[in-house]
Amino acid sequence: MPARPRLDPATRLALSAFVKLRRAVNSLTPRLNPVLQKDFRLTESQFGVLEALLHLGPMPQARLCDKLLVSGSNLTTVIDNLEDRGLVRREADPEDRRTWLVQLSARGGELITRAFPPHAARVTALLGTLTTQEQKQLGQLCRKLGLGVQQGVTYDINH
Amino acid sequence: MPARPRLDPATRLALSAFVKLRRAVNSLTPRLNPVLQKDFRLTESQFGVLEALLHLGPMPQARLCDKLLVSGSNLTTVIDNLEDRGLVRREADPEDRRTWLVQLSARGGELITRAFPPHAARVTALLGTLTTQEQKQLGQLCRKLGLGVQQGVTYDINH
DNA sequence: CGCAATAGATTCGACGTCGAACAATCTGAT
DNA sequence: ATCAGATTGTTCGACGTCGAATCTATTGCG
Repeated sequence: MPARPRLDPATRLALSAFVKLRRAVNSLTPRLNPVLQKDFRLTESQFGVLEALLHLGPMPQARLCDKLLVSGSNLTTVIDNLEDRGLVRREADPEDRRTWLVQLSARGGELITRAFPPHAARVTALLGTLTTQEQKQLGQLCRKLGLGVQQGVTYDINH
Repeated sequence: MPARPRLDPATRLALSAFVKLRRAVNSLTPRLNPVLQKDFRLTESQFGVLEALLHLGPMPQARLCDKLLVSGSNLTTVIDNLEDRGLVRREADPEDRRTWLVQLSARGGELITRAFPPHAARVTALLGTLTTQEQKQLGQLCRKLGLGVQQGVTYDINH
């Protein structure tokens, strides 16, 4: 006998939006990641790192963590795997000896330059479910949500 | 020298929305999952399974795959871990001997009943960044996107 | 200067996640 | 009734992901 918890409308609405957000992502990624894997042997995370390096240039891992919103230990292993495949290099940073400057190798640059356009086209096709106006709205809402979450809501929910 | 690929406006818009969608999720989860872990020793996936069982009753793993949009092999390991902790049971299905009916144990039911309300409250607090109207919009857009993606866009993007 | 606090990165262990290959069962067409 | 094909679940290997602990380097304070 399934339980039906009584929830106030605000909670019900927030939960509903949250679940749909997760489901949207969980619907999109299996359409994108296997292709990335088959065509370029890249995982989504590896693609994200290479793309950031392509578009923003070399940077220390800490900056990549900020960009990609993942933990440092995670990034270490992703970059290890990219380095093993020779797609990325860790160069010493003369400014700060704690840090590595992660940068694309020639092969890495070539690969991400080749992988990016078809991936972008796939994303565009999938987002095509929404109208231009809806995509704009979705972006705005997600941006507001992400920024709001990052910068605050620091009060303890357990009063 | 960072590369700046020339993208048509439609692609630019779709990519932007997609990136913001991912970032929103990546902003939310580190606010939620560690708490779930600390307070109840539950991962997000384990929580998802228990919640589905609580609200929908016992079901075979294939149905859980549909609900949670994850792969079968993944679900096997998540349920293995839940079963090891005695939170869930696999019962034989008299109707179909290929299948297990996954159901909450007494301990599992007690745990998820206890874990759900504070988690829902946290989600509500985080979503509070958006107004009621915005949460409704976000939910609608994500729903449309998720459904559209699942049911179609089957044409081959490579011409 | 000198030292405590901080920050960047790695290691380790646990779990999540997937796809491929496999075994068992069920289904449907003949 | 039979058998090819589909469905359910498991196993395996690879990678992603995190938090805690640890190491080194930097920063900031007295």
